[in-house]
Amino acid sequence: MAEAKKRGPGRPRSERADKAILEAALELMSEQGYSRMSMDSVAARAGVTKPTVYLRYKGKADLATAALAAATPGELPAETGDLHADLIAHMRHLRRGLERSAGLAMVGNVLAEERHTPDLLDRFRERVLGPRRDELRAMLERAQERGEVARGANLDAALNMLMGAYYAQYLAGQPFGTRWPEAEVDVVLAGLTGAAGPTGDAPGSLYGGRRKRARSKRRAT
Amino acid sequence: MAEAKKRGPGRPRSERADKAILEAALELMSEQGYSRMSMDSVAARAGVTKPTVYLRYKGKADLATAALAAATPGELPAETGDLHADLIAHMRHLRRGLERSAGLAMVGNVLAEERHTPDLLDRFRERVLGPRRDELRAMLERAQERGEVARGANLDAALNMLMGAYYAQYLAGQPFGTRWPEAEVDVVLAGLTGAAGPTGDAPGSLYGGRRKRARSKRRAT
Amino acid sequence: MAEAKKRGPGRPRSERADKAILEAALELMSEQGYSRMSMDSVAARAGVTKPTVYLRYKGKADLATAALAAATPGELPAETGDLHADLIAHMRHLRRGLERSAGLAMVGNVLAEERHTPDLLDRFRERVLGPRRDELRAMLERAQERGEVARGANLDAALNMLMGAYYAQYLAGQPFGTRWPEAEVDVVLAGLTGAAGPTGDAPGSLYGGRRKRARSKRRAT
Amino acid sequence: MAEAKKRGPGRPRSERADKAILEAALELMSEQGYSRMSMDSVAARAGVTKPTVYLRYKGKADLATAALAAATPGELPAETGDLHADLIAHMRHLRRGLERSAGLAMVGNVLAEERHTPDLLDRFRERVLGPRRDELRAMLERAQERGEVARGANLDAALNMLMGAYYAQYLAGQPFGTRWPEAEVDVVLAGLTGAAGPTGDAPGSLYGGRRKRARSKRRAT
DNA sequence: AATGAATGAGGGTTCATTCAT
DNA sequence: TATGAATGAACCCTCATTCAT
Repeated sequence: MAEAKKRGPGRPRSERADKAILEAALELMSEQGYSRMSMDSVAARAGVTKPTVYLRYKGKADLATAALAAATPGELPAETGDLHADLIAHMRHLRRGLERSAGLAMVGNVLAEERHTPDLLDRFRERVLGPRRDELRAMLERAQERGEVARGANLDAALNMLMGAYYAQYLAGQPFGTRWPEAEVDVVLAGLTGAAGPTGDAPGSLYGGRRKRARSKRRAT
Repeated sequence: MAEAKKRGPGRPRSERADKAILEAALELMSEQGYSRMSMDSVAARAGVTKPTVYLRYKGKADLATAALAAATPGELPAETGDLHADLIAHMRHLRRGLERSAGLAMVGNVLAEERHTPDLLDRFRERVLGPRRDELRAMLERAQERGEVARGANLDAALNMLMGAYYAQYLAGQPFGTRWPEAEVDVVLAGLTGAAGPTGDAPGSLYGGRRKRARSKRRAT
Repeated sequence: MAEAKKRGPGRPRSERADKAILEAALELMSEQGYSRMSMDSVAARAGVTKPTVYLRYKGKADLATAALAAATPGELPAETGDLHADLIAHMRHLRRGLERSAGLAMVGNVLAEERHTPDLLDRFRERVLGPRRDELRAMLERAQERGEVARGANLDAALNMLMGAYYAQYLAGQPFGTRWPEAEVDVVLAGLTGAAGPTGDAPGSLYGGRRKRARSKRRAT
Repeated sequence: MAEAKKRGPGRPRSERADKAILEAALELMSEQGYSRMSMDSVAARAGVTKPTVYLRYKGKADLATAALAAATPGELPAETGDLHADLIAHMRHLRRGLERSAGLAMVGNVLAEERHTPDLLDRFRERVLGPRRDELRAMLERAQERGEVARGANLDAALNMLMGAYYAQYLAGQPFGTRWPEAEVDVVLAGLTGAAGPTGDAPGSLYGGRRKRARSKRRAT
């Protein structure tokens, strides 16, 4: 079976255009928002004409969802087996992912268009949010099997918190410190009533690293 | 009749119109999104004409900003002094507030417009998100003074989680069960590694009285 | 009751624009056809902008039907009471009317658009064809009362012929001679089997004037 | 196998495609109108691609013209030698022909395009209207030779009426009764002033046998 | 000869904004 | 102050046509 690179008849579709269109759409949607991402501007930025876009996508909504679906996630950080460290690494990864593609702008767009173009949100869930959530969940389940997470713990609730913390912090309009992930992970792991937080953090400090717990488990796997 | 309001010469602006315009704008923005909220539709719904709107606001962005700034918060639930119960009540309150005004649609709009009309997000923070966050923070601080929350606990991290959990759950596309707030509050208070879920109240636990956890096994899509 | 020329508040609608738009639409529709009558071209020819057109008409079909409805018929020729002469005068009138407004082009347009924009044909019937037909019918009925038309005669059939003859001749691609109406009217009045036609007309001649009949009735009224 | 058709070098054109293209064009033109008959839709319905169409025709107008030229007429009814019966049969035949191909839509199209694509009307005359007219004329001439039609009668005027009656009735928006052709033929043969309707056959009448006239009292709209 | 991709040029419609009354 | 009319600028989409394979 020679991999003969089957090619149908007719002029082949330009792969450069394929890629350029999706990239242009993604960029414009995050830079300008869905409603300002005009088909004209996408075509222009991609260096093609409008019909070339319409040949590939049935309309604006179709293009936008395809662009969302094509957003490629970064590499997942390797898991060490220490839940605390792994969660922090994962939080950083999430944040990088969001920032790389003007993340909250995109979240905003899919939410803003929910009534008018529900596909956008559906696709975003399917291709962007869902996978992240699944990765995180798998990590928590593995930790649960290792005993680092209580058997009866509500993983979904924890997932919401881990993923939602970024949104909330961003919406609050406050800057993310470098140790921000630690602070969030600490709360999820230990709660507010359990082990006390780090000593000496000024009130209002957003990230207080304290790591008594979980640290001791580091080499578990 | 202490009609003390100073009045310049000429016909005074109709206060009914003032209010109607802001309400119409707020409704339309949450129903249709910022970009689909046309000045025409605002004027029509408010029962005035477009120049009447432009007389009051410099443009669409200005109107939208003003509408957000005029958003009135709902009534806060009375505090009982039991942190667990109060947090749950507050979460329900947050959720109601968001749902009342097609909440995440509005969050989506201000985020989607962030680059183009940053004022929108600013006002939304100021008038909608900030107050909520402050209320919640005050509640936590009072609990901290009562000893229900560890002294060094990172309240901001906890705030992010409480508020972010809603966003994350919504974005995951999953329904909110009736006991959803309990599940989230449990994790924030006790953490994943501490007392395992609702049955494992720490000694001296300050909040008792809720038992059945919604032990959801749904996966994120 | 002083005719006070009531004028509502606000800027009055430009009557020049009203008229110019309808004229432009009518001209373009007969010159270029409905499908080539672009809203752009109508606005341009009328010397206004497109929204000015849309302020008055909901869309292209609406504009076109309004233009048809506004087509003003010429003055009807005075009736003499001699059916033969009156019919001929009326046929000339019909023909002038059609030619003045590029008539068959318009007929063509409403027929061509029948499936897509049935309103066009409806309006055309209502405002253009119907009135003509009614006038002609009334004339025949009066002649019937005078005894110039047989009691049991099928007037509708005759109407079809009188009005249809023009279409058929036009579609045949043959020129209309000056005495064309006479030829048609003669057939309708006398039929092919009745009184013989004029003597000496070359075969293929389109209009042979023969006037034996009806002539004698000329001063009847 | 007398495949005598000379063939140049290279791949011969598909004859199936030839036919399919013309049929598709004709169908679409009568269904949708000339302006809505897109080359895309023709190609799609014919099961070929657009360049395959352009290989055969220089453009849309050329294709439409060719399609009209290829229109095949239906079978003529056999002539009985009785003019009245034959005319009625012919009228029914005309009507069927027009209805089979959404006839007046096509008439409308060629008229609407007359200025822009005069060839359309030319071809339509040549291939569709002309032959019908010729058939009808020949029939009248034969009747004239048999003495059923007056010698000096203006046959062209009669032709216009017979063919035009259909257009006029259609444009009036009234339904065609089953005995509609009889009514029209009666008038053409006997006129309005001669024998009054079907009961008044002139002495020596050559056509007997139809009695009940549709004595329609409907008014034109 | 046929295919599928690409193009340039509108077409209808709507919007935010300003003008004239 | 408020009105209704008018504007310029897009925006989404489609079409007739040509290119590259």
